[in-house]
Amino acid sequence: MYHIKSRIWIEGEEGVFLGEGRIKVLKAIMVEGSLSKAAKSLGMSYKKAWNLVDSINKNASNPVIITNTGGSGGGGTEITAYGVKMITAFENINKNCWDFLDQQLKELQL
Amino acid sequence: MYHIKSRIWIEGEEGVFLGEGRIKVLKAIMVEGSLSKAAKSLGMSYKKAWNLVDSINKNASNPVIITNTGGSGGGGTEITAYGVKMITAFENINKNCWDFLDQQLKELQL
DNA sequence: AAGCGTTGTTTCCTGCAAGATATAACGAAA
DNA sequence: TTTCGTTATATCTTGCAGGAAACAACGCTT
Repeated sequence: MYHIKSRIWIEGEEGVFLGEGRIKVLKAIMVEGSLSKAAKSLGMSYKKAWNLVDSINKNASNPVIITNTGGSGGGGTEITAYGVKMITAFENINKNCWDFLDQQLKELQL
Repeated sequence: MYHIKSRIWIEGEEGVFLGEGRIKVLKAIMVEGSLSKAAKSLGMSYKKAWNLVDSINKNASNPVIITNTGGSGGGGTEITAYGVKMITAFENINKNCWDFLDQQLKELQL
């Protein structure tokens, strides 16, 4: 009958640190090896992707992303071990939240 | 350090049934007794408030809102007992969700 | 039957988020 | 030192969500 949905996000000092969109970009970076390729693979403008990554860097307690500008291939960006840990943590919490909410709605038996 | 936030909403057959914005409108209607006054009290355009109420009606399993058009005072709208029940149910789930997420984040001890 | 303040609906307008575009800086490799 | 594909950033443009405004319909009260 009814179903329940949610969006969660984690904030740091200056704004949003992680959310679903940022997670998507991070995962695409892990696959593609660069921000520009990641943006392209997601059908997202480079600017938007860059803004997301910028906000991640501004709000992270520890480095999540290492960017290398210039060099043979032009550079690229990679995700730190801390970043990988945060991705999986976020996805776990998100999954748990969904399960929790489904349970909550079921208990109401509307 | 980090803190976690969320938005939840309940969907029906055709779209969103309840969310934070719709709850706000419903509660304002309960106080004000009419949709137009409720919109004004929230600093929201009548059209936006009407759209929210319309989507509630389209997706509710049972009547939530009774509108009376015309009459001495011009009419007005009131919330059914079912509507009141849904409001408190939503707010409970929302509160529980916040607590749950805070707990989840704390368990990570970042 | 006239007046009133609602609900309900349409049309027009505008601000702004987001895309598109352009360009500088970078540094390894050849 | 030239080339290359990045990162980083500024500027311009545009689509559209949302507000503003206008108006019809309604029905109780007087």
